[in-house]
Amino acid sequence: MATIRDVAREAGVSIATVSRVFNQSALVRPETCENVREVAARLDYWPNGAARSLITSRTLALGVVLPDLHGEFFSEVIRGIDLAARRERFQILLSSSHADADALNSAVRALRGRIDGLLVLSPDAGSARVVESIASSLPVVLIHSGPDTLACATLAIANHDGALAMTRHLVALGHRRIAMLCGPAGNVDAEERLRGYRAALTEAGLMQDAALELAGDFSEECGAACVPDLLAIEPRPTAIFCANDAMAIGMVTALRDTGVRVPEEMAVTGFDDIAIGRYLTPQLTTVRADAYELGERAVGMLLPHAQARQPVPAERVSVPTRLIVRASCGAALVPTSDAAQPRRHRPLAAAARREEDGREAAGRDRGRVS
Amino acid sequence: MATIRDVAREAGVSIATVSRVFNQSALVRPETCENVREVAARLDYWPNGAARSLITSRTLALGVVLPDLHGEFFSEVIRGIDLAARRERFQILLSSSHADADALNSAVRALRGRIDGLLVLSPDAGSARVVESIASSLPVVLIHSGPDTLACATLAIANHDGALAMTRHLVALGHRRIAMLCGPAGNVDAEERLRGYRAALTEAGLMQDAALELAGDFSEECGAACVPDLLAIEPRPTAIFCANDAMAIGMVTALRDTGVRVPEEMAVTGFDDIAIGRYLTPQLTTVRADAYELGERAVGMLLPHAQARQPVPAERVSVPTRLIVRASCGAALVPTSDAAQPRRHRPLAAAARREEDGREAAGRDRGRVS
DNA sequence: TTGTAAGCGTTATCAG
DNA sequence: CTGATAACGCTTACAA
Repeated sequence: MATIRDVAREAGVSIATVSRVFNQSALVRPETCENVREVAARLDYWPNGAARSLITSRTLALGVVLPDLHGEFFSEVIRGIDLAARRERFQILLSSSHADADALNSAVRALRGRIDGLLVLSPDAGSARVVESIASSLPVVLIHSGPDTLACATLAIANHDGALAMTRHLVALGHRRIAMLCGPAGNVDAEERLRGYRAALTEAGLMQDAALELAGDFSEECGAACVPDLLAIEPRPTAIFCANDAMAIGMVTALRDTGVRVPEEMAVTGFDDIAIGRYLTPQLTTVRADAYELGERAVGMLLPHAQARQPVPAERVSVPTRLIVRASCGAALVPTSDAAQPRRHRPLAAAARREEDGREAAGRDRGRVS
Repeated sequence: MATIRDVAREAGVSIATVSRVFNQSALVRPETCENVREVAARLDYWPNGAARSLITSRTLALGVVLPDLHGEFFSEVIRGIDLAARRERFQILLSSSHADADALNSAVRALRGRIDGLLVLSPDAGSARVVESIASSLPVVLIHSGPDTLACATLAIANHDGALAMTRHLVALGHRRIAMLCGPAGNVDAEERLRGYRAALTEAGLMQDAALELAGDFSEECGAACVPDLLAIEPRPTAIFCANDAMAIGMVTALRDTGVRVPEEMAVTGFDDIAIGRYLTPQLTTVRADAYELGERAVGMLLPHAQARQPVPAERVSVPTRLIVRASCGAALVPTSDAAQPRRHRPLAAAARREEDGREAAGRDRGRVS
């Protein structure tokens, strides 16, 4: 692999001149520049990124740490991150599957010197603390939806508001026995959704009933598996709000297999608005958390500070959610509802994200904390 | 940010000793080691990756260049790559959205010195040539399904065989007028699928008819948009094989809206086996190209050579496909078919990939070239 | 067991 | 405009 020295020697100039040519420095005579470029091309020379970033202490790279690359939600987040970073000529150093805070910690450390800024997607509280401790030495944005005020820049999904809006919607459709299929314990998104559900029940004057809250783990399998438990609740609920779409999909499929009609006998709703929901029969009513936008905005928060090599101010920004009313909640059965939708063709993802119907969720909070 | 020198000074040792501590070198006295670690922790020191890789010329990172991060197929490939790389403690430097060969070229150059090896997903022939030219100076594996023999390690999807198997299947179901919705021009995957389709028709003694080949672009929108063209073909086809699932999904939806029954009046099949196909009504018959496995195997091909800093031998490996028979082809209507499947619950992705029914496609080619 | 010193391939700061 | 030369933060002979 040719180095700057090889090019300099071959072109009969100093390494400084070669460096200038590759840094668009205007102080090089056109002929010299031309000559250097020619030699460089011939020798297949390209500046070494590691050496460059060692001296400039700029890497033009952003680290992204997330618990899992699995599922449509995360992959959309990554896509948003990548595209936003690319616009500013930044690259993405990916680091997924960090189960616990320790793993996260060492993953982050391994990125030292290779990145100008860091994005962490953390669904648990422990990891959030680790990130807090890094924030002073590296520009960091945390994508984390816990209710707690953290001493670092945080981008949160408005889980509570989304769940609130969804549950209100079910109440408005006349449901009085509304169950919830919860997400994994310790997952802050799941916890916030549960809080929103409870708040809506309280608001509607409905009794809180622990029997209505089923344990889940965000997997489709579990959505299917808990159907017997759901049907065994006395008196039987008429609606269930699942903490994510994957579980809702498993549940709809299993309910159908059991012979329970959705939404007539059991309204089922989800959270996330993954693409499959639109192809389910009946189409899934859900809450959209725009994953692409989440990634995009996280980069927007991080990048200016990464470029300036300054800590990101501790601020909490909330990404609003939208209630997406389709058929699985039974809204189409209620003649007065304005939420029923004509069945028309929908593109798979990108375009759909932008133009989809559905109403704004109650809360468009975008507050500052700390 | 603390450097190795700060730690050395504070701990009262030389920088070499600090370095040894962080490189598991056994030649450090336990007490010294302990002391250094303590100081390092206090100063929040961690070795700088750029400096480290400058001297060792090892980065423990793999570059991944792909045309687009969009869609389930690519995101699954990435997941396969990430997990396989992680096992060997390698990180992933992502670089997506490279429309043309030039963009690819500069993207790759920007990675010089930051990666030990490169994975390129290229659906067009021009990019493949660029990669060929890099292969001598950097370990590279190209994920590319063109029929051409390239002077670099190539991992290909058995598109031709998959399409052949699908078309044979339609022929076996009794169809004689089988249309094809093609992919974008210049896309080698699309072209290979078209070749496979034609080969099967010829084999079955059916006439080649240009009118049966509709132009498409892999988008769901186009699958929907070309329905009028499909229905206008005289005599009307009884089956259509779409070059990917997204188009097939758009088409099924649009056909239903038009009042054409699928599969009774028009059998529709796809290629890729994306998750949504399983939730479509009727469920989509398709060809599985295991994206996760593709990524995983690409890393398997690349990593040993990346670690040894040696070129990857020019070899062509083909990843077999499988025919996945569901309802949209009408197989369930044919009593004698053994391909009809009971409707049972299917997990969303990971687990499903492993256990799914369906028969092996004809060709399990895994050949060497050059 | 530890220290000294020579790079790794750049960019940046000076002189010329 | 161009050329020496000193960093950047680290690993690794070689010496002690």
